[in-house]
Amino acid sequence: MPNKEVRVRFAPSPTGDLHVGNIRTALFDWAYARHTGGKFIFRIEDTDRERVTDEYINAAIETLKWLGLNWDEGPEVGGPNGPYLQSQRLDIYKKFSDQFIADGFAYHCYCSAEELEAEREKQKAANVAPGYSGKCRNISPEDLARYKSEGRKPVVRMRMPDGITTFKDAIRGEVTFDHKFVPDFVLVRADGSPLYTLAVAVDDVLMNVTHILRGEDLLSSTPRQFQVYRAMGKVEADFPVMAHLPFVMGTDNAKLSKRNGEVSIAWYRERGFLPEAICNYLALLGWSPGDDVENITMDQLVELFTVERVHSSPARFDMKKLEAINGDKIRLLTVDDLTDRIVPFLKRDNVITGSAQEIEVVKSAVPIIQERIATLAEASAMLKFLFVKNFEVDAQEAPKLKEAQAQDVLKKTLEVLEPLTNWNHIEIEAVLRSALLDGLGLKPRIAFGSVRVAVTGSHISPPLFESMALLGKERSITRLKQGIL
RNA sequence: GGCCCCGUCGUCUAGUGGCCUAGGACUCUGGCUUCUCAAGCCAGCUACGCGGGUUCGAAUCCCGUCGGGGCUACCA
Repeated sequence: MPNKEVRVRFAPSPTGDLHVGNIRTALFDWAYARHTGGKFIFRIEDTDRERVTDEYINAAIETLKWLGLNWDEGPEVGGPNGPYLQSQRLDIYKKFSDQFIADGFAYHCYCSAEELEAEREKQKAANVAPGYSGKCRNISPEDLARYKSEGRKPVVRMRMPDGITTFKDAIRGEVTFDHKFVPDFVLVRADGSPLYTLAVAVDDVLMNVTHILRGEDLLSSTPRQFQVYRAMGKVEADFPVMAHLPFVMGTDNAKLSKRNGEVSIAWYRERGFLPEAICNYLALLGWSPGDDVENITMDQLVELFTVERVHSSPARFDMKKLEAINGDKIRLLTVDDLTDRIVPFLKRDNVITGSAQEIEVVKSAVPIIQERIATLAEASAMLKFLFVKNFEVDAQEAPKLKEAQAQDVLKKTLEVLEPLTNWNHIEIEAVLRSALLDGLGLKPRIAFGSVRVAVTGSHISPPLFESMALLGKERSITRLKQGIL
């Protein structure tokens, strides 16, 4: 018999921008599906309508696309098990919750929020495991009549039978939960809307999900999901394989949040991080290919990824390492590719308007900045001098240019460059070395430093001679003159 | 509090009883190179949480302990 097709799903609840933790999960889900030749399902868990917005849903879709994590079933592409937005599957959940009640797996619970709160307080005071008492499991006709006359609307609560749940987590090994500590749980709110506890399990069964790779925060909800599977008539052997991924933590060892580092993928995109760099870095958080290999392509990730090599311990997110990998990826790009990726940033930062002519200039400048930027956004500051209309030296640098020695350098430079007919970086360098180093007897960093500031406006720039060649003779000369008092 | 998960350099990791006086990467420090900044090259710092076992031998197995984290919702 052929192996059953692997089907994994990424099922975020978009209550905000997707963050690095979500994406790490999505990446592993995707990589596992692709590695096994299975299907990658993208499902939106928007049952909490108080917190999920359309804006966040669309952002999540865009983010996955941008990262290249293409899905086989889900929003936009559809599929045989749709719809893939839980808010469009309400009738399905209703059908199952009704059935669970009819079959005795679940029951109506009329306890009010206040009563439940009081119960918890009492349990806490008595140092007992908190949880629903099961009071409404067998509700008396009198109580029922009273609740109804009071106008109380019931929730649907799942009955958690005595016993234990044991399963082999693909990452953590055998995990056991005693149902003593797993109280009856709510499936449907009093307003009739389904909860995650119901929807996630129903959909995983209906969508034939075979492997669930998700965050470890969901580990302790596994026995509840299993109970829903049973209520749906599934036997243990057909339950999906569970694999609980370790957390991605902030540098301060707290769960990643705005406070301890930027977490939204959109933030990294705006800053000029490459999707393949983000994926490569995130893949290294909780997983590694071994053999001291780190820099891998998406294809290699697919080829090498196995759940067996995923860790069970949490990882800290390190921006420095991400930057290093981003720089490595940038250096690997072709000039054309890097140009295409830089142009949008230059436009955004008003360095260029985007004309074909400007883009040609950018393309010719890309080789000299490729090894000195770690993010695409850094290109703006680096290339600004080539496009700026009203050139001015940085206020910080200006005073140094007025010193006598700098003035001598500028004058000499102007003198030897003006007659130059072959305006290329080799000629420029030869002439300047001869005039400033041999002629004026200056050290290179002193001499070229002044020219650099006068021509590019900053003491940090791409290589000087190449920069001047790119700038052109006319503008270079103008700027030198501008620097001379 | 209860239940559960986790514990190798500052960080990510390699490591599944001898190849480990613990390897790689990032960071940091120093040096080389150099027209600045980078990149590159070389060197250095720094780790098996602690305590018991098991074994000829433990980072690797067992127990305890300490520490960190998650869950404990009509959130997911």
